[in-house]
Amino acid sequence: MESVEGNGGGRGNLQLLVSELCRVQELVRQLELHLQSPDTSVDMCRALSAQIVALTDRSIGFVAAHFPDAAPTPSTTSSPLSDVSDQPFRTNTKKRKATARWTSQVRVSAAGGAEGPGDDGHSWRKYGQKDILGAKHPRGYYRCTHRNSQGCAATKQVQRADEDHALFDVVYHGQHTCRPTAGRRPPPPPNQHNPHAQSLLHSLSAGLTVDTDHGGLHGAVSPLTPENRPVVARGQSMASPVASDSNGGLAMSPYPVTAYTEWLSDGDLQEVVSAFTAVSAPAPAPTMDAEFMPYCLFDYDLTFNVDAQPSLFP
DNA sequence: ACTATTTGACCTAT
DNA sequence: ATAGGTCAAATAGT
Repeated sequence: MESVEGNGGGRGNLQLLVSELCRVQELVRQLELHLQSPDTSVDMCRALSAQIVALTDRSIGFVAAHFPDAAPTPSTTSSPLSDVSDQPFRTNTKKRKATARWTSQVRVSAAGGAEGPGDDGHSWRKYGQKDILGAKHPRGYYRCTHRNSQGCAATKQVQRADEDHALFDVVYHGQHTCRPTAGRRPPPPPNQHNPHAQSLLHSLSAGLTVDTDHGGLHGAVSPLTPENRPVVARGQSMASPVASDSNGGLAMSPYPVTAYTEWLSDGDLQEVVSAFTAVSAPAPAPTMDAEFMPYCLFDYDLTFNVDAQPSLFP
């Protein structure tokens, strides 16, 4: 696999970096506009802020990877949204592991100090728990309830955050290939009441595009192979009322999360982008090569549920 | 009876 | 050798 290390193709990557920073700048401007709008929700601003953080994190990680000497000190890069304990997700300066994988992590809060992060639109069955070195709380391992009946390979890991008992880090692996059962509805799309928010999200998604020459990224999401195809993103989520389920009767749903994803192989890239392009408008922005783009993608399967909300981005 | 959870053992990658 | 991830028998809940 191609390594992200070194500064090969530096000029082209720098152009990409500049365009990315311009995008960040644009997002900041949009945030300012929305802050002045009376009908902009806090959630919207928070989501936008998280996106900005994710984009800047990606840029920082990119710089760190290509220009190690210029890597900023941690104190200059921390932010309320990115400054969490699980630093491995912050930048991608470490050597890639031999096993190509990407993961998707969201941070969710438990409503009312609940025992778990609550309903995310899918039914899960716990199959293990482990004490993690250096972590105060054990990590729970869940697989999709329909693993046997429908061969759904999706799994997730849930771990209570060290620094805040109300927060859970949830890492999703793979995507659901199962059909949701009646009565269990995926989380609603965010801010439907706010047209500004929708247009903004639209622009956000349209701004993140991928060079589809890297590995045939067209077509529908292909079924996952039996082996794990983890997904990593990071984000923040808030509780909101939604139908409870068997998971302790918790009542909450994900709120549009942020996300930056990193993937390490074209195969995984294909999986992510397939889901991504399913909701994205045709890409107007400059495309990014697979060496840079991978640091960030919205994980719409987690946040907006692609299958259930096909009309979110017409 | 069936399904979900718990938990120690086992497997695998580092 | 160790940590993380999964299996599967035992147990609990409906």
